[in-house]
Amino acid sequence: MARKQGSHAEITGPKLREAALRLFAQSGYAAVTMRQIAGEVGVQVGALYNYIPDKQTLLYELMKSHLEEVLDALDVELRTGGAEERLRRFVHHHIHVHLPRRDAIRLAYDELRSLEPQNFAAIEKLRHAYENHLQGILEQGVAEGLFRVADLRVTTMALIGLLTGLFGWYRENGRLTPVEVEALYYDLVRKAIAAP
Amino acid sequence: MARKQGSHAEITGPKLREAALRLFAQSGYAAVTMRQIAGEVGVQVGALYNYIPDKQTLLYELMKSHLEEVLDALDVELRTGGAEERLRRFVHHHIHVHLPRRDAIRLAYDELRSLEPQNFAAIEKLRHAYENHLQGILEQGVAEGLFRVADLRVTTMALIGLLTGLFGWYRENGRLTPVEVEALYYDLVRKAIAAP
DNA sequence: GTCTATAATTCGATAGAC
DNA sequence: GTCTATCGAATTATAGAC
Repeated sequence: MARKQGSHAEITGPKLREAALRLFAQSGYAAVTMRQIAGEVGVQVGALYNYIPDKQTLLYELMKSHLEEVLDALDVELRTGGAEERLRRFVHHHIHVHLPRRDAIRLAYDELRSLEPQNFAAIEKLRHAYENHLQGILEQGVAEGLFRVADLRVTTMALIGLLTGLFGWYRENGRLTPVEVEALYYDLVRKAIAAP
Repeated sequence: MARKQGSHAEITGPKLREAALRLFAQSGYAAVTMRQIAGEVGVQVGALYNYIPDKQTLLYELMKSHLEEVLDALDVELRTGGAEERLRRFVHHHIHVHLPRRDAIRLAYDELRSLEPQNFAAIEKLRHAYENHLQGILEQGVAEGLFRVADLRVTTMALIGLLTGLFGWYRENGRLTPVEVEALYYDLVRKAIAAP
């Protein structure tokens, strides 16, 4: 079964998305050229347009598929349990899902400004759904008398910031394993909202 | 005292820096063109180069002057006091200095990747000095028996992330005043590191 | 100090051969 | 499906008139 020379449809698509994700996260959407991406994939720039309509849609699809994937997993993970257990699973999920996907989460937070209005609105909705998972856990914990939260919205956003800041400094081959970092971060979160 | 038509040296310089700071923070360094900046200033693009050697140096000088300004103020503010009081002043300073300068802090965190290697190294050094202020306060608090910190470095970075995340969501004319937000954030920080 | 004009490059995206 | 070639537009930065 002969194949036309230079035809690699099955691998070029995924390689394109991987290269774009990595380069966008590294240098920023606006600073990355389609020629750079093509170079990483190993094709000429024209070939990329067999897989994407344009650069903006490429960015949008990368952010959308990542957020949907993470949200789906989170939905399953948080389906049952008390506030304490669900909080622990949220922190675990957040750290362990994102650590091997640092590029994706950097995109989700840094490149919102690179999205055209319509795409921006769709992505913001997904991000909001993610935050609402944590907010729901805090509400549950307050109702159970386990947590003390002075302001639900502020605490939610503050804890999201705490947990997400990790991906700005953590190094894979550093002093601490992901499991150790998770334990340290969970401890900080748990104490910050502990009921007296 | 006649002035040449179109000559406004005293105001074009500051207006250039203000416009660049705002646009860089809003859209990202790579996405902003010199013509956009010139348009905001109210001159043609060629006139900008009477004040800056190039775009990269403009970015570097904006980040450098902001960080130096903030660090100088912090040095003074943290010169004396116990760990609890110094922590309170750090949180106060961080929030109240940066809230009216959201553009500057977004630049300092988001546009490191847009700096050329030499400029990057210089800015990283300043950022590190800022983190070390907080780390010193935590060390002091542990020595005083006030704080319990499982891992000094991780806790420092986690709290920096918590405090800096604020600038990603806080809206000036929102539900809460800066003073109220500061109190809520300080409470979270204080509880997260409270000694038992 | 600011303007107009332009040099030299590079960008995203497309057309047509294979 | 990939390639080469290219279009039209936009980019940073500079030169020289005023």
